Amino acid sequence: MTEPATKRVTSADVARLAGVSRATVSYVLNDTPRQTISAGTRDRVREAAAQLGYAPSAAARTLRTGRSDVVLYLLPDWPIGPEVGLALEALSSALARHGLTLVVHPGNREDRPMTELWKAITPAAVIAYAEFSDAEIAAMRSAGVALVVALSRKRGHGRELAVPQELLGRRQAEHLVRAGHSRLGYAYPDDHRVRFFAEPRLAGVRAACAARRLPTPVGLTVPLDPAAAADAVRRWRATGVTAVCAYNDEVALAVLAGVRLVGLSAPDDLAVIGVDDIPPARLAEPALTTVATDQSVLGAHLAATVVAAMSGRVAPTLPTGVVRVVTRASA
Amino acid sequence: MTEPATKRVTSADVARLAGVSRATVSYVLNDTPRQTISAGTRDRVREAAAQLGYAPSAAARTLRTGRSDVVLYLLPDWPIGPEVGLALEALSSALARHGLTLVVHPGNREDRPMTELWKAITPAAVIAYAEFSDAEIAAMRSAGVALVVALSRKRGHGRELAVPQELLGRRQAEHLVRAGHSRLGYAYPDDHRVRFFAEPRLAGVRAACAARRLPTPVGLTVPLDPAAAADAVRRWRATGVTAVCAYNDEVALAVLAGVRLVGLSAPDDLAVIGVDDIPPARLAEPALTTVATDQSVLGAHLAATVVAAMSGRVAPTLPTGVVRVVTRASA
DNA sequence: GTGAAAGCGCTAACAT
DNA sequence: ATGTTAGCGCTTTCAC
Repeated sequence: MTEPATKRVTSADVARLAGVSRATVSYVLNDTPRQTISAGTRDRVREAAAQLGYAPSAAARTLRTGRSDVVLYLLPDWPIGPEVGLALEALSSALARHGLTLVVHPGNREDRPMTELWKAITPAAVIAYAEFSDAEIAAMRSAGVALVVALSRKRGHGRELAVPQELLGRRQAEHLVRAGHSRLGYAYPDDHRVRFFAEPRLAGVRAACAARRLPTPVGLTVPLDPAAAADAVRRWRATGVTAVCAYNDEVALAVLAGVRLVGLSAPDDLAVIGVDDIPPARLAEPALTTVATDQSVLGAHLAATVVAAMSGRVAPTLPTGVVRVVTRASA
Repeated sequence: MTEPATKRVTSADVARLAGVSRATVSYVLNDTPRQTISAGTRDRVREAAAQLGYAPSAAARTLRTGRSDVVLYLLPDWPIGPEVGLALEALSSALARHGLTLVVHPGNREDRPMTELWKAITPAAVIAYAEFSDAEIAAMRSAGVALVVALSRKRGHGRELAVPQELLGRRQAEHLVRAGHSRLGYAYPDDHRVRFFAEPRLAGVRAACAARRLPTPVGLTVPLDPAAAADAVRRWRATGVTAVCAYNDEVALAVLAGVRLVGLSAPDDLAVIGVDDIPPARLAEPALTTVATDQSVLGAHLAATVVAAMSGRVAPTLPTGVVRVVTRASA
C-alpha cells in the first residue's frame, strides 16, 4: 500500500549477483545463438534472475533492437459481436506461437487520430479494418512500424487477409436457392458504419442470383427492432420474396422477430439465413440457419500472413473450407 | 512495395532542419512547462517535424522517463459478449481524456503465463479480472508496472472497480418479487470459467430472497441448448418455481427456448430475466427483460480510479444508478 | 532563450 | 568462454 515503488531490477543487478557481466546475462536469458556459455554459468545467471524477480525492460530492448514483437490490432468504431472476440483469441494464440504479442486497441468514435498510438506503442505490425491513407502509412513507417495490413477488401489486391465478404453472401444465397427459393431479399444493417462489410456481402448475394438468372435480391434496411422489422417483412412479402439473407445474425434475429410479429412463421412464409453463428442464433424461434466462419483457422492464417510479410517471405493463401453453412430451422 | 524500410526520423533530424538543438525540439513538441521558447522557434520546429513526418520513439521516451502511458487490460479466457466491447470502448475514451492509452490483450487458454507481456509492453497499469498472485504482482512491479487492479470482487476491499456482481442478482430478484413471484429459480451458466461472476450474482439473488423471507432460489445449470434448457424448465416447474433469474442474457435466451420447447410460454408459465441487455434480447420470443449496466459511466469510473491511483490520489466512489432493469415482455 | 551532455537498460560487435 | 564498449532516441538538469 504505502510501499515506495521498488527500484527496478536491471540486468546489471543480475550480473552482479551471478558474478558475470551484463553481456553474459543477456546471452543466457535470450539464448543467443552461436554463443558458448558454460552450463554452470547459465544456471547461476538464471537462478540470480529468478531470485531477483528480474524482468527485462521492454522499452530498452525495443530501443536497442529497433523492433518490438507487438502486433497492434485496431478495432473499428462500430459495435463488435462475440465472433470478433473469438477471432482475436485465435489470432493471439497463433501470433504467440511465432513469438509475437497481440494487443488490441478499441476503436472509439471521438478519439483523435490514432497518432497517439504510435507514440505509446511501437508495434512491429498494425492490422486494421480500414484502408489507411498514404500519409498515415508514412507516419507509421517513420514511427518504426514495419508492416501495415488492412482487412478491408481491396480491388484485386492479391492475397486475402480475411474471409472475402462476398463469399459469405454467396453462400447464403446458394443455400436458399438450393432449398428452392428464387426470389430473395437482403436485410441490410441499420448502422452506416458497417456498410463496408454489408456492401460486398450483398454483392455476393447478387452475384449468386445473377449466375442463376434469378431476379436481383430486394434489399431493405432492417433496424434491430421488431416493429421496424415487421414492416420490412410485409414489404418483402408484397414483392413475392420468399427468403432473405441477413447481413448478420443480429439482423436475422430482427427479421425473425418481424416475421412473428406479423403473424407469419419461418421458414414457411419467409426463410431467413444469417452470418456469424452467434450463441443466440440456435436459441431463436425458429433456430437460425447461418453461415459460420472458422475463426481459429482464420486467426492462424492471418498470423501466418503477418509473420510471412514481416520476414519478407511470400504469404500463404487462404485455406478453403473456412466458412460453412450451419443448417437449423429458419432456412 | 520494394521500398527499403526508410530510416527512422529522429528528433535530431528535426533539430537539424529547424536549426536548433534536440533539447529545443523536445521542449517545443512536449510543451514543457517553465521553458520560454520564442514563438518563431516553436513554429520552425513544429513545421520541420510535420515536414519530416516525425513521430517520437515510444521506446526511447519510455526508457528515459521510466513511465509509459499505456494501460493494459487483460481479457479473461472465457468468451466475451458485446457488452465487453462497449465497456472497453468507454474505458478507452475515458483514459484517452487523461492522456492514457488503453490496449487490450485477448486472454487465451493455452498461452504461457503473461510474462511475455511485460517484456513486450511496459504498461503503467494493468487491469484484469482475476486476482493476481503476490509473485505475479512482484514480477510486474519489477518490470515497471506501477499499478495493478483486479476487477474481481475482493472481500471488503474498499473501493469498487466494477459493478458489484451481487447487485446484478439482487436487482433481478427484486424485479421478479415485485411482479408477484415468490419461488425463484437461478439459471447457472454451463461454463465453469465464469463461476467467479456467477457465484456472486446468485448470492445477490439469494440475499434478496432471504431479506424477504422467501425460499432459497433453486439453481440449475443451463447449457446454451434448447433441449437441455427444456429439462431445466421442467424441473423448475416441478418445484413450483414461477420465475427465474439467468446468469446473463444468453442463458436467459436458452431458458426462453426451453420454455417454448416444452410448450409453455413466458412470462405466464415461467418469467425470465437476464443480465447485459445484448442486442438479441429485445428480439427474443418473448422480448427479454434484463438488467443493463451503463457501460459508459462505468468506463469513466474505472478510468478515474486508475488515474487517481496512479497519481496517489484517493479513488472516487462508484456512482449510483449504473444498473437498471430494462422491462420487456419476459418478466 | 537555447545548447551540451548525461544517462535510462539493453544488445551485439569486438576484444580477450 | 566471458568481458568491454558503443550506442538505440529521448528527456532533463545545468551552463551559457
